[in-house]
Amino acid sequence: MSGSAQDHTPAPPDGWPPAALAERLSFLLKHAQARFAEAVEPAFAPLEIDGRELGVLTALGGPAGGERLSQQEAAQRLAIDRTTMVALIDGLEDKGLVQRRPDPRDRRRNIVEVTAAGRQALDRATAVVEAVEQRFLAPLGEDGARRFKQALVALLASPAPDAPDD
Amino acid sequence: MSGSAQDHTPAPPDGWPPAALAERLSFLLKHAQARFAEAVEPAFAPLEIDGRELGVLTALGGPAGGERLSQQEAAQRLAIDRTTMVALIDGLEDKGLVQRRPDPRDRRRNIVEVTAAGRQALDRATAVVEAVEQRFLAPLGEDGARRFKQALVALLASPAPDAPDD
DNA sequence: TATTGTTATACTCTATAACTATA
DNA sequence: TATAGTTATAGAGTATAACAATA
Repeated sequence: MSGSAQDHTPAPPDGWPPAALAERLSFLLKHAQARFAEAVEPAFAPLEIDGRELGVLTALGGPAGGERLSQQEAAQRLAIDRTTMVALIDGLEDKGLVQRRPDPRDRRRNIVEVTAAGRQALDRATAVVEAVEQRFLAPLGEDGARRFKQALVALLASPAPDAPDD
Repeated sequence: MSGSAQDHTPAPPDGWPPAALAERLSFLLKHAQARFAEAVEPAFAPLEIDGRELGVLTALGGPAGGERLSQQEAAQRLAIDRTTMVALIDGLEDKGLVQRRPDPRDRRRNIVEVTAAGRQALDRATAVVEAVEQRFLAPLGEDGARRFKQALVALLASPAPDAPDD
């Protein structure tokens, strides 16, 4: 995820956003993200993980949880670099939420297992973030919120313009 | 704006995003932003400004252009810190696209004027970015794209949960 | 005293390059 | 040779704190 402490962005004044900027997609996306991060932050404060760690646990544990991913596979799912994943796993392992286990079939790889505590943290944090999302998206109405998320998924699922589908 | 060179995010593989993550709003927003930044980057390469500078010029020039904003006022419209604005204006001024003029009525303030060259750059870059947006949002259809942007505006316009409306 | 612009500085996030060990 | 994980490093972006000029 990306609910980091550095998504600061000074609080916008009243009568905001100005019309000209409200047309610019990058502006809208940037500040939607910043606003959501602000909403998430206090809700996550009592939890043992932050938004990015929730993302990693979600990628690893998923709803099924029956998969055993390597660090690199998890990184690919999150679309982050494998070097970034190292520190993320370090943090989660220090908290006892995941455990690295060398893959017996290919000892270069680390299988990352979500521990029982990790699964608990994942479930708790997921419930929290879902509540925050619901509150955040409330202005769109129930249908609007659903369509909004679907639109985002559609944008991500559609192939990048430079790499058609090779 | 935020189409920066640091929005790297490794290219996602096929069959992406995975279902569990496709539910997470922060994940969706982060990657929508990253994808859009990727789409903008090559289109902006031949221009003299980048996405953030377009944001500043847009805030300053607006569609009307009849306003004379101080650095701080522009920063507030963009919801960035006034110290961040300093370097942004420095860059634009070096390129001759804006000009700082002390406000005769309050000599602490700098009125930032968009020059003729700045207006030209603004117009050109706006046309480019609008084309990129249209292509990026194409998967949603024309109506879907419009509703999507409206939803984003609605989310930004609605008051932050901690600061109801004081 | 408070505010605007400024500078110096620090912090977060993330990637690139190089190294180790396995394959 | 190529790949997974690791480490060190660098860069972008942005904020906080302190200072000067002005109000």
